[in-house]
Amino acid sequence: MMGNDELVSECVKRPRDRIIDTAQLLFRKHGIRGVGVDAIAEEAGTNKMTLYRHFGSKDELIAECLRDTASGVEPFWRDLEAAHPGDGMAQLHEWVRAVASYASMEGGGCDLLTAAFELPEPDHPARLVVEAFKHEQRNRLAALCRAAGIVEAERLADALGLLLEGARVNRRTVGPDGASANFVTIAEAVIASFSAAAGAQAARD
Amino acid sequence: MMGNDELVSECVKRPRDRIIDTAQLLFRKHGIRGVGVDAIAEEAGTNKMTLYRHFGSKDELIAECLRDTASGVEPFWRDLEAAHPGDGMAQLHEWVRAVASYASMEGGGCDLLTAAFELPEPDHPARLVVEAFKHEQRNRLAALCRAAGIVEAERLADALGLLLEGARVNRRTVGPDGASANFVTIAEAVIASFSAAAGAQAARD
DNA sequence: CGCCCATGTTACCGACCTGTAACGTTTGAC
DNA sequence: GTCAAACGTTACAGGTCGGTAACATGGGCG
Repeated sequence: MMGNDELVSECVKRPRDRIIDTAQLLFRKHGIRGVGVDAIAEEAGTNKMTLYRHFGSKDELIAECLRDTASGVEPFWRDLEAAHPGDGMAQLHEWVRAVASYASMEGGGCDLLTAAFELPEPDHPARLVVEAFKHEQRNRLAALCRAAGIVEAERLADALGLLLEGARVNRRTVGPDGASANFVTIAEAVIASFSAAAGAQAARD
Repeated sequence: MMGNDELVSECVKRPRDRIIDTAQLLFRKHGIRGVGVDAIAEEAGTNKMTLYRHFGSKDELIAECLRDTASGVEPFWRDLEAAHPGDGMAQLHEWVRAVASYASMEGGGCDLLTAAFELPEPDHPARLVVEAFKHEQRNRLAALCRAAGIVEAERLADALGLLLEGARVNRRTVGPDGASANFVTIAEAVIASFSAAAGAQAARD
């Protein structure tokens, strides 16, 4: 009696993957606490028991969804390196362009932030995923700034990181026509200012 | 049989105010969806019926809490004007210092962001409050930048706004030792860069 | 006093939630 | 074909949720 095809395009995958995909979708639409495991299982074309056999609990399913989302940025960093090999500054500008287009997408990169806001318990398994991911991204961006020859690389990385997270949350709160629409312009200006600071310092030496 | 004093310091107020204060507290601690109206009423030293008689529904209570939180920033802007009357640039630097110290407090200014993340329904009454508030803050900050003589005032205002919201969400996700710790330094650098741009343009003329 | 309005109390409804038990059914590997 | 693992189905437990009804109680004010 196979053939339950509520999500036809997904039905080729195995139940475990369908559940994760569906859960990410429904979490985005209704909030993590706003959707039950039963609804997830049904929408994924399976049932609650299979869900629990795979993930054990809803909290673990949430954490697994975030791990999946987080792992999705790996090709992003690879493309960055491949697009401008050896040219750190070009990669930095490409980073701005890429994250802006990614953040403009449906739910682009907001899953981890949403989880952090929706799950206040400090020892929730999902929180560990978020913290580790955010740390890693911060370090990667700092390395990119260093490779671009920025003197205060860590500071610029933090500035860009705050701008990006601010753009995400701004878009989430007031929609796509708010301050987040100027993210690229602002980020470029900040990069230029940090580069000019290096130039000025070099000129003084 | 008056005198239920679970929150002694609050019990002088009327039930309506106690409910709002308690709700804000519990919403911050457990999330909006993580606490029930019954728990709020009990913690406020009253009961569910009076809560519903005052607010009609949980959603309206949420909106009312956000309105209360939003109205709390009024003295903040007054103090800004009073601290450095007529000196827009000094007020801008004071803004950076003040919002940083405010955002470092317990739950400082995160209530509206949390609500926006926890309540995805686009027509939720709380969302209207958040959007209106964010718009107003954006305009006020832009006016402040204009008064400070910044040429691209709107752009700087958006930059500072994104940095602030980014700092809030960063603190919420990775704690107080993340990139948000550098908010003041970064904001000052961005302000300096926008001021220098004005100076350079003036020099070119 | 008598009245009224805000509040307190209790009980309840229907819906939904996470999680489990027991038992069929399919599938794929050997 | 066999057998075991993965999967589907149904039913249920125990709890919490938002929201309402009916009634008791109080204090303030004319």
